[in-house]
Amino acid sequence: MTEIPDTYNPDEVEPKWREQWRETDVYSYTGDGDPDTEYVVDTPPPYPTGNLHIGNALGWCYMDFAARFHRLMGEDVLFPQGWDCHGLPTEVKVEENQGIHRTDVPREEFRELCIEHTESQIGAMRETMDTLGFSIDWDHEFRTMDPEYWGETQRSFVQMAGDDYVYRDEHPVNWCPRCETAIADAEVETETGVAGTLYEVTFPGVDSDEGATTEQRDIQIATTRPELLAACVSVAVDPDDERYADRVGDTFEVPLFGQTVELIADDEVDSEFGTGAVMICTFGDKQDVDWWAEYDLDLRPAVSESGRLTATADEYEGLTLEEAETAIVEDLDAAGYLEGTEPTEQNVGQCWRCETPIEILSKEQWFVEVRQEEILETARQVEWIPEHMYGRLEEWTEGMDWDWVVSRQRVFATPIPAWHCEDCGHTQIAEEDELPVKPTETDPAVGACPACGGEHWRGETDVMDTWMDSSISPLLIQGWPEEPFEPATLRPQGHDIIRTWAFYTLLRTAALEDEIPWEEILVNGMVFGDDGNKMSKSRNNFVQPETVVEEYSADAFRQAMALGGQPGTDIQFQWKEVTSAARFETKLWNITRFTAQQLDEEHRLPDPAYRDIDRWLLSKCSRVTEAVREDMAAYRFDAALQTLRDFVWHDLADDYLELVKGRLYEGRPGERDAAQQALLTTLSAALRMLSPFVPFLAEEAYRALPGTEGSVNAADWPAVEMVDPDHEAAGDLIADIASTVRGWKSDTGLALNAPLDRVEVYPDDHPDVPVDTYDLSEATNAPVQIREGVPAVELVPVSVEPDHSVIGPEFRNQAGQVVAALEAMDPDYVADQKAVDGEIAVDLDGEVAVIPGEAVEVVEEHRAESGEEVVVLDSELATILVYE
RNA sequence: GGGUUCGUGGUCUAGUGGUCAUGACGCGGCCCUUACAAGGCCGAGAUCGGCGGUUCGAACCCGCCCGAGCCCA
Repeated sequence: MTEIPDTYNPDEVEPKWREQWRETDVYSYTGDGDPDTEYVVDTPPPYPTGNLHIGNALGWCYMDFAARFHRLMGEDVLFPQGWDCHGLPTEVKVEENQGIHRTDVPREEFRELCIEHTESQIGAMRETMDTLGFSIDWDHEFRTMDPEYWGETQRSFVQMAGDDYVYRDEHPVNWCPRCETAIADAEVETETGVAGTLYEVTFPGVDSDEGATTEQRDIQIATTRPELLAACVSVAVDPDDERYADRVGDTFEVPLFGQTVELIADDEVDSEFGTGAVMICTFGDKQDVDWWAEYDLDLRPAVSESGRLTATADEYEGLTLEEAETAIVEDLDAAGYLEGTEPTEQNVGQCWRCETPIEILSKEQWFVEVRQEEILETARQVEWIPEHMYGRLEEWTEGMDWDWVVSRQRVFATPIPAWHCEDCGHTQIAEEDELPVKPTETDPAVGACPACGGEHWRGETDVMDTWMDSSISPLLIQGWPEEPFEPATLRPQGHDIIRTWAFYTLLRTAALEDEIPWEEILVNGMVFGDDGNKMSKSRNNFVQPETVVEEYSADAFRQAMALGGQPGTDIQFQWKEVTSAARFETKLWNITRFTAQQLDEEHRLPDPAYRDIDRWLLSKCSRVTEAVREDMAAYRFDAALQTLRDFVWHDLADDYLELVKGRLYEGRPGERDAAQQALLTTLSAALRMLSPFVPFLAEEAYRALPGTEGSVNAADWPAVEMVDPDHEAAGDLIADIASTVRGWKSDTGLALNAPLDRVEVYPDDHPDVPVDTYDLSEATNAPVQIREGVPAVELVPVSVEPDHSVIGPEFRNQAGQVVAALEAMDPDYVADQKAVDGEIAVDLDGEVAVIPGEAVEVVEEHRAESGEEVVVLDSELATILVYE
C-alpha cells in the first residue's frame, strides 16, 4: 500500500515541480545525435513587451506539446527561446521613461538605456513561460541585442551583400513621420473607411487655344490631399474619358505654387471618382510612384522626414500636413480655385507599430532584393500546417512590387556594417572578420579607401530592420555559421506574421544557405474571448494566462488550449474547457490514488495470468497509444487529448476499475497480480502520454505510482505490445454487460452491490474466445452465465433495418423504393422469410425484387413471458436476463 | 473589390459519401456503491446557415445565395 494525498492541489504541486525542473537538465538538448533523431523548434522570439498574452500562450502550448511528445519519442529536442529586442517601441518607452528624445544623449548611451529596459521586460515574460510549464531549454536563450547575435545579423548582411542581394539606392520608400524612419511594405497596415474630404480644385490652363473660354482651358481635379499641391507634377485622366478626350497634352498651372504640369492619360485613373482628373504628386501614394517612374516625371519633395512641408512649399514650409491642409484650402478658396468639397471615405496606409499615416519619401536607403521565385520555390518545399496558409504567403509574395528596404533611421537596432568615404563617396561594407562592429564608433579594417585612397570615413548611422535579426533565427539557434546548417524541424508562428517573419526567413535562408529554413511550419490561430469577440479590455472578455493558473491550474489552461480546436484554426477561449479540464485532473488523480493503494510491489509477476478484461484493457491501451502517437505527430493535439481523456475516464475508470475491484479486494494472489499489473501498465502509459498536456499532474502522479522510476519527462513513449482483437471483443462484451446491469440497478433503485440470483447472457455475436465471467460476477454480485442460442423469452421482431451499403450499390436508383417497401412490410413476415429462404421478396408495384438476407437486419426485442420472474435487458452487444 | 477559412443541440467542438451525427459545458431527474458528490447513472435538447445540383445514398462533393472571421487591395 502506498499512501498519497486525498486531493490534488495544483497550487502546491505546480510550483514544486517548476522549481525542481529548473534545477535538473530535463529539457536540455545534447546536439550530438544524428540529424534524423533531432527535433528542432525554431521558436518565435517575442518582442519583450513584458507581457505574454493568451495568443502567445496558445502558440507556446503547441510548441510545448510537440517538444514534450518528441522527447518521449526519444528524440533530441531543441526548444530554445529568443527575444526580438530591437525596435522602436522600446526606444519610445525609454524616451518616455527618461523624459528625453533619443537625440538628446549620445547614441551609445541611448542604446544602453534601451538594453536596461529590455532586460526587465524579459524577466516578466520568462516568469509566465515557466508558470505555464513550457519546457524551454534556457541554456539556448538568445537576445538579438547581444553582440553575439547582432554580430551574426551583420555577418548575414555582409554575406548577402557579397551575393548581390543587398544594394543601396535612392528610391521612394514608406516613411513613418512619427518614427522618422523608412519602413517596409510589410510594416504598412491599411486602415479602411477613414473619413476624409474630397476637394475639387481648378488648375488654370496655360497655353491652349487663344480663342478658348476660361471654362474650356481650365481643368478641375479632385484630391483628398490639397496639402500636396506643392508636390504636384502632373494631372492624369482615363484615356477613355470623353470629357478629356482632346485635352491630353494640355498644360496647367498649379494654383498657389505656380509650377506647370501636363495632362496625361492612363488606364489606372478611375473616371468615376471625383471629376475624373487626378493630380500626381511625389508622392501621395504608391500609384504616384508608379506614374512618376513610368512617365519620367519631376521629383518635387514637399514633405520632410518629420512630416512637415519643405521649402518646395514656399510660404507653407514648416507646417504640419494637417495645418497645411487647412491653410492651403483656405487660400485656394480665397483665390477662387476651390470649386467644392464633399465628404469621402479613403484607405490610409499606417505604420503598424504606431498607427501614424505613412508618407512616401524618396531617400537613399539599403535594400535587400526580393527574388520572388526563389522564395516561393523554397516555401513550396516546406510542409504548411494548415496547408492553405501557404496561399497567404504566395499571395503576399506575388504581390510584392518593391524590394525590402532594410535600413532604418533609428538607434536601437543592429548597425549596418558600412562606411562612406568622405572624399569620394565610396561605400565600404565590413569584412566578416571585423564583426560585430559599430561603424559609428570604429573605422573599417580596410584602412584607406580602396577607391580613392582617402582616409576619412563616415560610419553608417542607419540601422537594420529588426526582421533582419529575427529572420535568421533557424540558422542562429543551430550554431550558424560555425555549424553546418540543417533545416529546423518546426517553425511555429501566428498567421499575422506570415508576410513578415515567415516570408523574410524563407528569403534569408534561401539566400544564405540555399536551403529551406524548416521542414514544417505550424501556423496557429488567434484566441478570441469567451464571448466570441476579439479580446479587449473594453469588452471585458480579456483573459490573462496567469489568471487561469491562479483560479485553476497551468495544466487546466494547457488542456483548454489543446481542446479549443484543431491547430491552425482560431479558437475561442472557453472557461468551460478549463472547468472540464480541472475535473479531469481530479479524476486522474483519484485513479492514481486508487491504483497506488492497490499496488504492492512484492507480488509482481513476470508473466501474469491475465483475465479477459485485463487483456481487453491492455489491447485498448495499445491501440490508443498508436492513435495518439499519430495525432501528436500530425499536430492534432485536440484529437490526441480527447482520445486520452476518453480512454482514461471511460475505459480505464468506468469500465475496468469497476470490473476488477472485486478481484483487487478479495482475489487470490495470482488474480490480484494480473489486475495490478494491467492497471499499472495502463496508468503508467496514460500518464506518460498525457504528460505533454498536463506535465505537472503527470509528474506528480507518475512519481507517486509504485513501479515507475524517475521523472515522467525522462520516460519513453509507451510501447505498443498487446493488440488482441479476440480478447478485446470478449472484454467489450464484459464491459457492456457490467455497465448495463449497473445502469439497470441504478434505474430501479437497487444498490449497485445488491446481490442477484443469477444473470444469463445471450451475446448477439459470440466472441472467438470463451468469455471469462469471473470479474463480471464480482461486478454484478451474481453468478453470470454466457449462453448460446436464444433466450427462453419471447422474441418479437419490431422493425427491419436495411443495410444501405448493400442495397444501394445493388439496386442503384431503385434502392429508395426497395427500402421504403421493406420498412413498410410486417417485420414478423420479413423475419420469417429471412429465416426460411435466406432472402426476402419485396413487391415493388407488381415487380418483385429479391433481397439477400444479409442486407436486412431484423430488429427484435425480447419480452419476458408473462408470469416469469425475469428482467430482460437489451444491451448493445447482448440480451441479458436478470433473475432477482 | 480580390483571395481565403468557416457556418453542426442553448454555448463551444469532432466528424471529407453508407444504418439511430462526437464530445464538453450548461439544463432536468435519480443515487453518498469501501478511488472520486470537484463523483456516478439516466434524460431532454440538432430539419448539420439557405436554395439548387451530382449520387441509389450528402453534414461531407459541385454551384449559387446569406452570414462571420482573417489576408490583401
